[in-house]
Amino acid sequence: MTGVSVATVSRALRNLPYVASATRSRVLDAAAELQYEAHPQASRLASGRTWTIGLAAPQFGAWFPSRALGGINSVFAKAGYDLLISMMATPEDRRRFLHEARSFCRRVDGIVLIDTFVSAEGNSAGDFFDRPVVAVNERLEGAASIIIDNRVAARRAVEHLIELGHERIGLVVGPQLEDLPTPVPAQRLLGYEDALRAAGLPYDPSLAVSGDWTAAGGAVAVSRLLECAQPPTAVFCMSDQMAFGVLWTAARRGLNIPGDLSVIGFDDHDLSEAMGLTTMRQAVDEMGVRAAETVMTLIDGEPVSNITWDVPLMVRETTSSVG
Amino acid sequence: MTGVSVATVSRALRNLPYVASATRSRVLDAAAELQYEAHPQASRLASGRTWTIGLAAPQFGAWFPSRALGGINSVFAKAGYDLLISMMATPEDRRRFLHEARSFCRRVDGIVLIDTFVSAEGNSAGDFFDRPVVAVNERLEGAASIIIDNRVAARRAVEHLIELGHERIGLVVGPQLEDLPTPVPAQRLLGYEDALRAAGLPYDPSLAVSGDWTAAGGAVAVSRLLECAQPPTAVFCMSDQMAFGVLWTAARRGLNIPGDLSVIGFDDHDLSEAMGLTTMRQAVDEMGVRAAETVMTLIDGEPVSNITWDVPLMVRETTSSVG
DNA sequence: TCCAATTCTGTAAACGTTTGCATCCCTGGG
DNA sequence: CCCAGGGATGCAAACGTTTACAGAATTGGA
Repeated sequence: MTGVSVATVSRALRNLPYVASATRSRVLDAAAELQYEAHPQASRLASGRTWTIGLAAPQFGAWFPSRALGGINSVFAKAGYDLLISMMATPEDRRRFLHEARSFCRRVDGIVLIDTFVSAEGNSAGDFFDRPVVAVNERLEGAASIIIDNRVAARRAVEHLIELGHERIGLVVGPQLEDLPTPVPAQRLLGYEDALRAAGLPYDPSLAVSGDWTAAGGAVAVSRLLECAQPPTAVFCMSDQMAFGVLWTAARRGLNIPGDLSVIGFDDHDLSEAMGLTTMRQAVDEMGVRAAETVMTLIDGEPVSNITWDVPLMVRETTSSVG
Repeated sequence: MTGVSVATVSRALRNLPYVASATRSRVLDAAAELQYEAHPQASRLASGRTWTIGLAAPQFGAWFPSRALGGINSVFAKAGYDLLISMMATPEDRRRFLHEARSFCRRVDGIVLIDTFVSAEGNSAGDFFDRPVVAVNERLEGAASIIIDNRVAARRAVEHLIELGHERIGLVVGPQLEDLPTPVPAQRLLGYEDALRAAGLPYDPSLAVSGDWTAAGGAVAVSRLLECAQPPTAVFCMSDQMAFGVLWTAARRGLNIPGDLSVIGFDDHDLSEAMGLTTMRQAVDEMGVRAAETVMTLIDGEPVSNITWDVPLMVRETTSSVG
């Protein structure tokens, strides 16, 4: 002990005002020597701040959330926040999470939601959480939302194919997942239809097949499409994963990509650049960084605000003009 | 209040003995009605248990740790533990983590390390942590290790190719990463050499090229290999990601897979089944589950024990007999 | 009926900070 | 020389549990 009271130590260590600089450096030196650090549990109890952010997502194995986690973590690590993970792998997990949301709130200062379509279960973030909330990939009342415009982005993808002269354009659909009421597939479907309509092309339902959000599903889907009476000359896949299945299966069937079939995806998955896949880029890590920064501003009392992220077209080697 | 003291409430809520069953149910009912739950910070301070497990990995965007996270989380969620994430994306993050390890320990009851090659920096887990530690993918003194035998598994992969009659077998190497002293690539290289030696085949260094652990690197690597004077008839890739680059590039160059080139990977990545990739399967989620269970037994005072996980060969469609 | 053993319950002291308030000291202006 | 004002410090009361210990109630056996 430097002969000074605990109150002064506490103030010195946290850079609070009203402590003489001589005293402060004496305390700091002693702390360094003793390797002293405030006991986190005790300081949390006394101050009410947990210095922890809760992060919830359906699964961190998937590309989007695991990628976002990187950006989010980098921000919080710097800011001194701990990161508390909650994963809702099954519909039951999801119910449990929403049911215990209030208890979850007690151990965090703020919450980042990724791909958890809470808005389907309640009207606003306040129905579940009494902490600042940032929702990624979802528009949620009472929370700051960080989203992309799926409809516009999908339209842009299909327009790219149309600009290349394609007129029969297949669609590999990611289905509505069980118990996860995301509007994403519906939005992207609308964008596909928008593009066709604007170009005066007919909408042929037989050209839209499910790819199950997986590469395996994409493989099945492209087989179905190629067996059509009039097969498409180009395909828009609602995710890059499905596009990989499409690419690989088409190549194995002897098709030349993009000569015989143009393929465009959606995501800009880690592998997409290596595969030369033309795709719509979701800058997930940047969205994660922004989400993290936003939740910190909310904690500081700023009002909520929404951000729509841009989704640029990445033209690579799997699309070319028809014929 | 049910007219009973806080001590009794505490005991009733935690199912401790010495509380009359009538009292207990009265307390439980009241708690349910008031939606009462113990304040986590306070109970942590008083009991010294944090009910939190720390999970550290170089990056959760990569396939292995993000996958493992799923298994780990499922166990801890059930057991009532929170999951605290620490990510070491850069060498500097890594240094910081090890430097602040003691402070990290104070907020957790136990630690799971994934792919963090701590053993390169110290002799035992105790040099850094004063909590139970489970190390995945690393043998670490003082910690329970959950590993695979990389050398044996790599050997098995190459033997598969040899059994199919291949004699010129390329190797796509994952390099030593900067500042991450993993012995994995060296081990897998030894396994490759073991298999050749056992079969009496020569080791040709020009058949081993770096693939940078990425699909793009795999693409480059296979190009190099195919430009050899005597190109290989089969390739062993140290990771599936690199194998994807190999597959795609070979296919685009007009090679028939596996007719002209057999490819075997290592991991059993999510996409591998869809791509039909023959590979060595790392059952990552099961390893994660086991890691989580193990750290809980360590917390309960069981002694440390090591586990070596089996790596089965998954024969699919990218390997076939030569000629 | 009484006592010991046992089960239950309450009291109060931790746990290690943060923070409102009181006190003290110093400085500078009148 | 005195006093006001503010910077610097200390005191002590939270924060909301857990848990050792003591005392009360109950039980069973002699």
